[in-house]
Amino acid sequence: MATKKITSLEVAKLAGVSQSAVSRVFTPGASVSKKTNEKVRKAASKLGYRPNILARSLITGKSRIIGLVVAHLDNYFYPEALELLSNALQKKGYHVLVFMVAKTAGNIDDIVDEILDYQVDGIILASVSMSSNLASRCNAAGVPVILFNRTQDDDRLSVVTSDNFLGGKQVAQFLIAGGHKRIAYISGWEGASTQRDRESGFVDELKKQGRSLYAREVGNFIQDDARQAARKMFTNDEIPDAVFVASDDMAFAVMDVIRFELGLKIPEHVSVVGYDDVPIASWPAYDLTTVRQPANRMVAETVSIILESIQDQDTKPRRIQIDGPLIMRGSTRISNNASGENE
Amino acid sequence: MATKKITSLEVAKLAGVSQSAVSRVFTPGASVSKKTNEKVRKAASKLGYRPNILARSLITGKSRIIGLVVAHLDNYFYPEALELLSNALQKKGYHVLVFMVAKTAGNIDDIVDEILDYQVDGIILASVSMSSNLASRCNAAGVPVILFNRTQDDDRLSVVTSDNFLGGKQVAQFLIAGGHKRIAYISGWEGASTQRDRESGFVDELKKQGRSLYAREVGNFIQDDARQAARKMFTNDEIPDAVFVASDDMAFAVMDVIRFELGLKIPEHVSVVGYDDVPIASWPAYDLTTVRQPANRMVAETVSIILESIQDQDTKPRRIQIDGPLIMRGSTRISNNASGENE
DNA sequence: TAAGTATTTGCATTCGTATGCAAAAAATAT
DNA sequence: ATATTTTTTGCATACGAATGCAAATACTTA
Repeated sequence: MATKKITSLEVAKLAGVSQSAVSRVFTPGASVSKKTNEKVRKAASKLGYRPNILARSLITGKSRIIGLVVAHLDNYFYPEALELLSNALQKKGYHVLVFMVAKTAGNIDDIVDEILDYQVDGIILASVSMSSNLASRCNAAGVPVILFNRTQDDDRLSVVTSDNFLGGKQVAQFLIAGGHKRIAYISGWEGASTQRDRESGFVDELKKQGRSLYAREVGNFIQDDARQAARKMFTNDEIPDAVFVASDDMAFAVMDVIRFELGLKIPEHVSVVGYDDVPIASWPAYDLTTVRQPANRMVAETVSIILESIQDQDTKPRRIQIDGPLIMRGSTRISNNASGENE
Repeated sequence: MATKKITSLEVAKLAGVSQSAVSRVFTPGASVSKKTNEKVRKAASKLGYRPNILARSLITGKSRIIGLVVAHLDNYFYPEALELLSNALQKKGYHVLVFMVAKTAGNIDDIVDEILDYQVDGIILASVSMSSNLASRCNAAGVPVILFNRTQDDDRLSVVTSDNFLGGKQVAQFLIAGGHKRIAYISGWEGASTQRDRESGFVDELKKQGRSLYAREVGNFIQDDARQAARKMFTNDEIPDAVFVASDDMAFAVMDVIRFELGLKIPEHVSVVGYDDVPIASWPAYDLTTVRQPANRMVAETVSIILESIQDQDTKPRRIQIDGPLIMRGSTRISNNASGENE
């Protein structure tokens, strides 16, 4: 009710100085004598004064707000990334304004327009892409845009991903080395660059070794779809003896179907490999072999790129690919004389 | 580079009207003729003009930003809540500014100060509490504060929780009815009101039925701690035949220890109950009996309270308790002639 | 001590938009 | 047609803080 706002002017009066003096005290690097600094600080803390970031940004043109667009908060990779991102940016004096979009990802453009209304200093699109028209709008507005875990061919955008192609390739090599004969794939949403890269890395390597996909279904990065895909894939006569699932999140659903609906054993009857290495993957109930996406390193790169772009408007967009190791766990067999094999 | 900003003044010029006219066109409910409305809209879209929210909020005192403080993004209940919250607020034209805090939750006060700097219209504290001193600061600043999934005795704060006491009670009744004799509890962080309420509801009901806790360990809402607790609890001579774990997240860790480290069967040797009903609880690998915290209803209440408080400064803080059902699944046995029982 | 240099300070203006007020225009009544 | 009411419009100012500039003060140096 008693909505009192303390402004720099009131602090100035109490401290017996000008408003500019107060402003300078709270502006790092400004010229203030030790004495006024003390007077002002004392007055400020007495009144409980804190500079109004919004008013400040009107002048400086910097809001210290980063817009973040996220779609898949149900895939644990993203909450983790969000936490890391927010923490890292917080340390640098920035904060994250969140925008959720539907998974099926309609008009990101409208959302980004909303983001721009807040005069954000930068935009991070997690697993989402934007129209090239909008990209140039952001560019014109001097707002750097970073794609996180998604690629797009636009040289005004920075991109941070893991090396999805290499990841897929590693999985193929590993499964072949493990003696698997009927190797299958459950894809993510086919509009996603990450999905495409993982698959082509995987399939390319199979081909290179004279193999081809034994089966393929679409999971769309959605658990329900992945379950459906698994049911279809594993109810034929001769089921695959290995399946690479495009995300851990889907892989868990697939494993549950394989074990609890179909009564098959992992890895005896079928090996399962995921992608992401979210924490759950290491839980003994799943113990999932998977390709690690190093969220911490990806976030670190993202933050450093965005801060750099903010500081120096003329920084060129960068494209970073971080490679993650294949983490071998118990959901895959490694020799070819496994009990489930009978040829 | 070409950081051009289109302001209302430029639109005004192009449309041949005053700046005020432009402002009115973009202010719902302001007085504008049909003709000027058209002229302005055309000019605006031609230039790609959009009002600067920050400048606007300097005048109106409303930023359309809600500050959200979160601690436990690793417990899936919170990402889920965040997603729901952000979506609901987005629909109402608000957006969420995220602030992460350490789990051990030191000075929330400093964080809230930072939040206030952004002139947020409201603050949501998820599973976190604030000093009463700061509560009055927010109150004085006219910023409503809502505790989400945490209680605190301060009548300037609104509170939305599930009925944790009732939840604990239900679990006790259910376990007793299931014929369990040695009932144990693994607690959350003891500083949390949710933890305290769950435990007292549980223990009270045990007492009421002439029972008492057979064993108790502290898990702090942290998986590692919960694992430790489980190891301790289940390596004595006579282990509990049922354990209530204060959160699903911890319960999964406990189940993994019980099954994969100690080689015991759930529910044959021991029944496990969790709290939250996060999606993973329903995955067949865990199939966890648990008390549902209805995130959607909790969020809906939170949003409606916060919007109301923003609209009418004199709204009194509210305290909402939403009760959730016990969801019975396969991690608990229900009759007392189970195979693991031998007395 | 005086002259010169470096530092600190206040004044006035600016950022982009909203809004009270009074003038202008349009609509209605007489 | 004129008088009266209603609606629309522009002017001017305000929001809270940052900053270029010139004046004032403090500090060096000879």
